[in-house]
Amino acid sequence: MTYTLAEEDYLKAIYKIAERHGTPVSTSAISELMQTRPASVTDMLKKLADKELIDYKRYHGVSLTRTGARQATLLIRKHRLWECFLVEKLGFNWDEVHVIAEQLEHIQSDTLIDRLDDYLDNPKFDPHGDPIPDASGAYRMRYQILLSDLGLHQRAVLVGVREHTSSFLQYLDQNHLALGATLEVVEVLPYDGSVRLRLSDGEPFLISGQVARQLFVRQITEAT
Amino acid sequence: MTYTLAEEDYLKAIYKIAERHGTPVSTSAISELMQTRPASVTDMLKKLADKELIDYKRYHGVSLTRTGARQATLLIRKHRLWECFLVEKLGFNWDEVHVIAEQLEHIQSDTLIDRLDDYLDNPKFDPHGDPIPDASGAYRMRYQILLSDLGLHQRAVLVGVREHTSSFLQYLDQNHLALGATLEVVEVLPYDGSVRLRLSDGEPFLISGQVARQLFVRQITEAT
DNA sequence: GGTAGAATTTAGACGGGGCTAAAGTACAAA
DNA sequence: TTTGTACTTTAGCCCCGTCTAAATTCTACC
Ligand SMILES: [Mn+2]
Ligand SMILES: [Mn+2]
Ligand SMILES: [Mn+2]
Ligand SMILES: [Mn+2]
Repeated sequence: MTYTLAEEDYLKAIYKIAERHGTPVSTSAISELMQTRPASVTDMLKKLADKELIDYKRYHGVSLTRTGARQATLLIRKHRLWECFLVEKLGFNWDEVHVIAEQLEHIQSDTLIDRLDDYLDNPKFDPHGDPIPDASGAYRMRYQILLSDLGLHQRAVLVGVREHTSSFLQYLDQNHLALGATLEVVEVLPYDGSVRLRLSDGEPFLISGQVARQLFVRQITEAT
Repeated sequence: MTYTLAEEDYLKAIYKIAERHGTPVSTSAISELMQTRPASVTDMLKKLADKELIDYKRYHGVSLTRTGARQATLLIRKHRLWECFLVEKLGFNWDEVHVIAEQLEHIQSDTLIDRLDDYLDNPKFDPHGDPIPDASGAYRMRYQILLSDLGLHQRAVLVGVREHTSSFLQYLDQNHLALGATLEVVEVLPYDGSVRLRLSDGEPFLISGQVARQLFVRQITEAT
């Protein structure tokens, strides 16, 4: 029941694609996310199918089996817990932790991850606002809508990001857009979906529709 | 300047053998420590020599180059810092940490290890009493002699272990032999080198010569 | 100085994970 | 219903790190 680093990363990739775009997951989608050639993906899919971690029909994409999905969520659990550790304990910025956690997630030790979880006080969300599965693989989705779907004058709290690239996160930092920040939609430009925002006690500023579609928020229902 | 997991482990093995038995280091010694076949060692030695990490003459063993030694000490630094983290922060016992650190030591990130070092308050010794090299690879040897070389009625502090196996460390735990413990030699049995010890406010008990030769102590010079 | 036995290296193989080039399949559009 | 094109798989190759079996070299002892 122990898998190689490559197998784990493929399972995680399939999981993430399925989560976002549904099932079945195509060879080319995996290829793009993993930065490998489609032929390499096909090779790996055969191996994962042999181990019954995925259901695979030639030319028709794949989906994770129960075992495969469980393995993927455990890897995600480890990834996100390590990210918490790096930010909370070692003082890393949220744009620096992904690449390191990409390595740390493969450390094999159940005890280690459980103790890390306790050490961090069993966090429910990682530094990017993503939910952390518990030891059984279960997690609850965060309530969220896209910032781009907010109406004029609505207020909301930033709870997550869709993009995880360093450059995007650094852009958010520069605009003081941190998780937990309260914001209000001051203006919506219909042509390109740009949105003018105001943070608590700050000057309004503009973000592109492109950016607005990468931000998850929880709407604040006004106390009547 | 980035090396594979296998290369790193070989460099570390060569370093450790050289430290204990001097140079040159034989293929069979590496083979035994690494739990691989001699033929595999020879293969790797060629690769390491090509990368100028070792000096290698066929049939005559190897020694580390300056670069190779530096790489080895950096790996040891990482290994020992992670061991500190596991014991100090996550509450692992000293007999559980080696196998996990064996994986963690290969995580590639200079920033990570420097921050970990700071987070742990720049420890100078790991949970087994072994010195931790600084970021430049330098460390100072602990002052030590073998417990088996102590004379009758001499007092000393336990500062290190030569064996790092779980079973040995657990044996020490059972006899309350922890690092920092003060002990006195109550009796030496010349036939097999067994030693009767007394810990501070404890009953005397016997350890074999075999065990006595695995323990490093710092002698206490009586205040006159 | 010659030689047996131990240590070491070479030869050839394999599984894991990647690649390119070529061939096969699916599907939408004509 | 046929066909063009995009997607996917196959075929064949490579590098890494390991192995076994066979050949080579060293060395200690006669
Ligand atoms: Mn990974
Ligand atoms: Mn994250
Ligand atoms: Mn290791
Ligand atoms: Mn140690």
